[in-house]
Amino acid sequence: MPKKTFFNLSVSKRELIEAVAIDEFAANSYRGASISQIVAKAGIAKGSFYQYFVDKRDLYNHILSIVQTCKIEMVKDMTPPSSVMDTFGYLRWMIQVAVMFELKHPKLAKIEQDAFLENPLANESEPGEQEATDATVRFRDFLTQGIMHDDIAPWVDIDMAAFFLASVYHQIGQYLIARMADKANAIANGSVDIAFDPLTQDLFDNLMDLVEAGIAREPQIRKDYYSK
Amino acid sequence: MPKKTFFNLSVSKRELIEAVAIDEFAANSYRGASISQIVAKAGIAKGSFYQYFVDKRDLYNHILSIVQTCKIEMVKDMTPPSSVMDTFGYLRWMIQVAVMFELKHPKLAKIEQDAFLENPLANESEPGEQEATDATVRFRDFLTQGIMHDDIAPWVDIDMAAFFLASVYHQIGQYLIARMADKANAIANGSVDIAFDPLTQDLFDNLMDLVEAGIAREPQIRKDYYSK
Amino acid sequence: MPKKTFFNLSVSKRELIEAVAIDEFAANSYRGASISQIVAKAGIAKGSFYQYFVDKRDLYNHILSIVQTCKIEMVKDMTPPSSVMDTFGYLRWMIQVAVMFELKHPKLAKIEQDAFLENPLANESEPGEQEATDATVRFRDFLTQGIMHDDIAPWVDIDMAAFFLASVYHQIGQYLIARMADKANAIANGSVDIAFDPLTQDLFDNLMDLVEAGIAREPQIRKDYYSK
Amino acid sequence: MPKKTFFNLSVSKRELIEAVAIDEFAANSYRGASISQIVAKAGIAKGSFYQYFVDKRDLYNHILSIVQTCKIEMVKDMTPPSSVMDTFGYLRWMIQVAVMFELKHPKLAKIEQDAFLENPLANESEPGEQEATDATVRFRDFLTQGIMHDDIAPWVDIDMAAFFLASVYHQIGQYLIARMADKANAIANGSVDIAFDPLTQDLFDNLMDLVEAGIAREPQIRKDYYSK
DNA sequence: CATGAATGAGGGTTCATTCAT
DNA sequence: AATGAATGAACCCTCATTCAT
Repeated sequence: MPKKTFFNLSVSKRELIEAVAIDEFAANSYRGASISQIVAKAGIAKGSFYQYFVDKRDLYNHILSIVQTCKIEMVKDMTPPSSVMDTFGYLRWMIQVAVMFELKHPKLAKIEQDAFLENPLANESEPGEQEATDATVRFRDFLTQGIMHDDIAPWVDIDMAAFFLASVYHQIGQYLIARMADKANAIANGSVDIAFDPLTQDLFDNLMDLVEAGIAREPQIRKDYYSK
Repeated sequence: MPKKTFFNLSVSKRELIEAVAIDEFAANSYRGASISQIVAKAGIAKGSFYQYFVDKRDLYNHILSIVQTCKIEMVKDMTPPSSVMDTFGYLRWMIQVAVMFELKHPKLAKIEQDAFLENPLANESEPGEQEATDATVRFRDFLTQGIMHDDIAPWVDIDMAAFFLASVYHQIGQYLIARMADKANAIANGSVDIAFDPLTQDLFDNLMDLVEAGIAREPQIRKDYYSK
Repeated sequence: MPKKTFFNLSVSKRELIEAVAIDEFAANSYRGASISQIVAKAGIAKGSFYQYFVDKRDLYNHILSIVQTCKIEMVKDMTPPSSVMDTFGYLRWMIQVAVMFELKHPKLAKIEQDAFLENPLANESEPGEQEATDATVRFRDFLTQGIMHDDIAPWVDIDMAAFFLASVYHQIGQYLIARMADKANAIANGSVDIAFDPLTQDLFDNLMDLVEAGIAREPQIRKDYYSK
Repeated sequence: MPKKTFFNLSVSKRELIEAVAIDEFAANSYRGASISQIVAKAGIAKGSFYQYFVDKRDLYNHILSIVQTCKIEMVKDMTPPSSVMDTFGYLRWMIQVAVMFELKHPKLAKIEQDAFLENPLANESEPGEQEATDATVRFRDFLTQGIMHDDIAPWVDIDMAAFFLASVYHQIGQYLIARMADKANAIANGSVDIAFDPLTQDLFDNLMDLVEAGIAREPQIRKDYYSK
């Protein structure tokens, strides 16, 4: 955790440092990121840096928490009109959030992904810290709920399925954006709403079908589901 | 591509260098790997290294090609008893190969995964080099074939599905091995055959069901599938 | 000399700062001691430090004077029952005090030793400051008195002998404590009186004999040897 | 131990580096010595340094071994005319060597003293390395021999006496040189032989008497001796 | 008088790469 | 073809000290 001196800084300075750090970590991952570069770009003295943070890892953890906070706030902003959401609606919405996050904050998304891949089996949040926000954990909860609501098959190995979903969740954003290339800017700046652009929704439908119903050909099932 | 001086080396020396490089890249990723460490462990002169490879990246690319070669050879060795395999049998077999690869060559698997994540959208093989062997490409072929054989729904977005499968394919090995912890050694050294261990196959079944039929509850479908 | 602002501080705060500084100097010597560590542990502001002391050396000198004061007070407390003490009784008592000091205030002893070794020929006390309290000076006085009392041979080079005694005096404490290992705690907390523990006194006797009578065997032997 | 690359260097370069390091360690002790200063003064690149030595401590140990080697060689050169030397003759000669060492190689002597004081109870030489050369060990041997030859009183606690002698031995050189100030240069460059300068020998006599016979007044003995 | 942010030189160490032999 | 010494920029981090508030 950054030292309190960091939080005593003026907001503008603090945010400058954070922005510079985000650039650096996004571009070079943890290992490749350079404190020297960061302080140079932020226009602060080397010594000052170490009065704000105990070390490089401390800054990194701070940035990671910003990533989570930012994502959570985005989730709040994206709360769907209908608060009653069925199981798969919720799943689609989560993926949608992931894509929006990647779209609006590509650097933060990159950092998050790096962190996930650093050790994908570990829970990112420290024990005792606020709500567990790690995706794998959330998916585990989601699956448990889904089984209780009879939306998800009881034979599903929850632990594995959660890992499976998390893997897709952490990677698919990048892909979808590449596919939506021309639309990406429009969506990111809000001039197009991701939830209502038909072509984008087509892509989503297709992905969700993969996840929901699998790729096996079961026409009757699919039809039922989509005609609901 | 390594200089020709490298290929003039005795096989044993060449393989030593490669083995050391594999250790290093697996343990520290590209960025963290150290040429100094590699030459020290391989017992060659610093100068010699730069007579074999143009630079660090050159060596890395070479190791990457070894990874692919090794995987392909493993695939050949694992040709299933029945050469006629249906679409999903093939898919299960690919995942099985991925797990075996992770099990038998964890370092190569780690390197492969790192490379995939470095830029998951790029084709790993250099243009002009041998056939594209990247997983995404293979999955694209697989899906195309599957649709032609009427095993896969024609509405599936092949490009996205290939990326989707590749993501799972690259990550799931690590997870499955963690789950199979106690069995891992036995399988790796051949005293247990991954294709016949019932508990392991259960895990696989569960995963394949996620991939094949999705997680939606459609009991009648599933029953049909399993009674096949 | 600390600035007067330091002496305006509350006693508790002043003593806290001193205690922290003693820890630091004892553990790391002058050079290795860190102002940053000291202010952190003392819970004072960096700036405040430089309002109390002109610089690091200033603090160090202050601590040194504390060491001397503390030792002098211990000397007073240890005044032996019989105020009439012969020359060698006095010497033994001084060594005893040195050991007790090492035992009861190991950190102060460490600091004192460091300072002595930094330049053993210099008089520790600043010119103009209170009485010279340095051990070498005290030994010089002791020797002068001893000669006057006819206890010490007049041919002794007082200056050199004082240096000789000071050397032993500054180092022997550590050694004796190592030898008395199991007794050390008991003596330090007062449950064993160093002046009455027979085994400890044996060690002392042996040392004092070295110092008093030398290591040569018996006078007549000496004669033979020297008359050769 | 320095890397072999160091020993492949030209003698002149190697000795330059050693000389510079000796200057630095003598002037600043281990902790205060700066690798940056050393490489700057030696005119080599920072990186080169770390190709010669594994780290700062490695260089320091190397310098320490030079100190010992140098001292041993000096001992050989100073072999006294009569190879048959009695116990106390040997002791006097050891002290004489220590003084000569301090005189001829004041920097090495400073380094040795620092090392001794860093932890005076430890044996400097690594187990398994060549002969134990540490002074305390040599004194222990000396005392054991002395007792066997009936020159030293059997009641002497050998362990403590060895520590006692080592303390004096390590400190007294500095003092004697300060006393001999005007003679020092003449002795160091050989124009005056330390073994035959009467005033210097007086000082030695006085010291040796302290050590040998103690400071106790034994008029008859001393009288005889001094009237020789 | 207290504060604590700011400083930048310096600490030891590792890096990928070059080049004369 | 092989060597391995040389390089110096870059790494993360700590230092004693200053100064505006």
